[in-house]
Amino acid sequence: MTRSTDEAPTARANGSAALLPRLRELVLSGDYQPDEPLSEVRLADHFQVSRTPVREALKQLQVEGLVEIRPKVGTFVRRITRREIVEMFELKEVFEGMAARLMARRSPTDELTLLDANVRASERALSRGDIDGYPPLVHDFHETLLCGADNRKLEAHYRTLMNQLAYHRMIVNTVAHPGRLARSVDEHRLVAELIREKDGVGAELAMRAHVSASAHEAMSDLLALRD
Amino acid sequence: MTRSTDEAPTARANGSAALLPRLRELVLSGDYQPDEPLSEVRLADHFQVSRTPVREALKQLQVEGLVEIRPKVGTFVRRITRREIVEMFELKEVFEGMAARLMARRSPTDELTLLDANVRASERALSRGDIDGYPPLVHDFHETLLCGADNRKLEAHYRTLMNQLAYHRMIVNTVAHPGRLARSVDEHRLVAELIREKDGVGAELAMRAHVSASAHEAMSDLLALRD
DNA sequence: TGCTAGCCTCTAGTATGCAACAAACGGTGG
DNA sequence: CCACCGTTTGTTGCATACTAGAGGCTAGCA
Repeated sequence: MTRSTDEAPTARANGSAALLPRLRELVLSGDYQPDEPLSEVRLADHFQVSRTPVREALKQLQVEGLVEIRPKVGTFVRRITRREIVEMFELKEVFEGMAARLMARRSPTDELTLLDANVRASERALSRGDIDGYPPLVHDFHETLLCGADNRKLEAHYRTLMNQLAYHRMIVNTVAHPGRLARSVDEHRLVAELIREKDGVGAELAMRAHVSASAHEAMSDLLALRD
Repeated sequence: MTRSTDEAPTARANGSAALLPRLRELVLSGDYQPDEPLSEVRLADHFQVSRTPVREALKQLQVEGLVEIRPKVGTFVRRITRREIVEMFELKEVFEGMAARLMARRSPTDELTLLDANVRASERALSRGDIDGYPPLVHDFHETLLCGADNRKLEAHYRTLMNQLAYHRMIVNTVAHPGRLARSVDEHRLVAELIREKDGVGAELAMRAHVSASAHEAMSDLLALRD
């Protein structure tokens, strides 16, 4: 547990604007167990700021669903239930399906090019058996879609969701499942094709199927790990 | 402009837990013009609390997208662009479509009964020509769907969205459009039927069509009113 | 020995003070 | 008359002091 060393109180550059992401990372890192208390004074001390900015950040994290503030008692790392994870994956499916549909409708040349390149890079990674190289490509794929959808509100909701899901920590496991990587690339390719064909409905459905499959893989990992 | 009277500093019951909704209502009420500054001290004075809780509430409203905080300058009522409204309606469509699909899958008896009753009440309101009685029924319809979907995360995202859209202020106008009320009731009835038939895909599509139609009506109002 | 009551220490919630910063205003010089 | 610069006023950002509630712990009693 490196809690006290790596999150060094690096001279507050701009005051405390960077405090929220640092605190979020701290919670997400898993250094803190669920239900572990996060004392405002302790955090303030640790980050070398006063309670005020810490409070603000914690309040924000509560909105994001990462911590729970029990009035007059304390702030605690939230225990994410399996039910919540299922619910979040259902939302993820809808969000990304929507992004695919919107991008198919717009058919923005830049993002289409990126998507194409991404799929080809994924194919190369697959043929090389490059497990470690794939997760970033997955991330870029979804990011390109979101960008191509060109809907800021969707983007905001999506990012909020993903912050809470800590999805990037799950995906590293799922790509190691036998055959999953190949299937994932196939699904990406299909989505990209349907978007290029401006088949919004098809792209949405394909994307949903992809997210659903990916979610199933991730959930199967959780079955083993949690509780 | 009743700004100073109706938002009376009603004895802070529990401190300032009720402050956020009151502040939100104040911003949404339209008493403040876009880009109008919201001074922390003034608001604190007005609500008979100190700056601290006001600050927290404003920060939350920024997350919700209702105000903009320019660092070291001030907090201002955000001007919602037409683009944002379009984006939010697109999101509303998928949220409510998702709710319909999930409810169809679960088929919860209580909510099905409520939905049925709601549709019948709407039909009565329609036959009576009761324009004023319909908006609450619309609200209940969507609320029942959301409840029947039984997905807390969806609910949270939906409520965030609707807070920002201030949808209930739009709908009162659209039901006055000739023929819209009848069509709206028809659409509700269709959605309810498809849900009862456990046709998730159908319910989702029907719901999307309904939201889309409703959005078009609302946007056509905005064309006349804004800018 | 077990239970209860009261205190004591912890927490968050709130108020306030102070400093830094931004912007508007007025005066002065060209 | 206009442009520029200093001052002044208003604002937020942060720190700190104070309040009050919650929960644990200990001591005293049955």
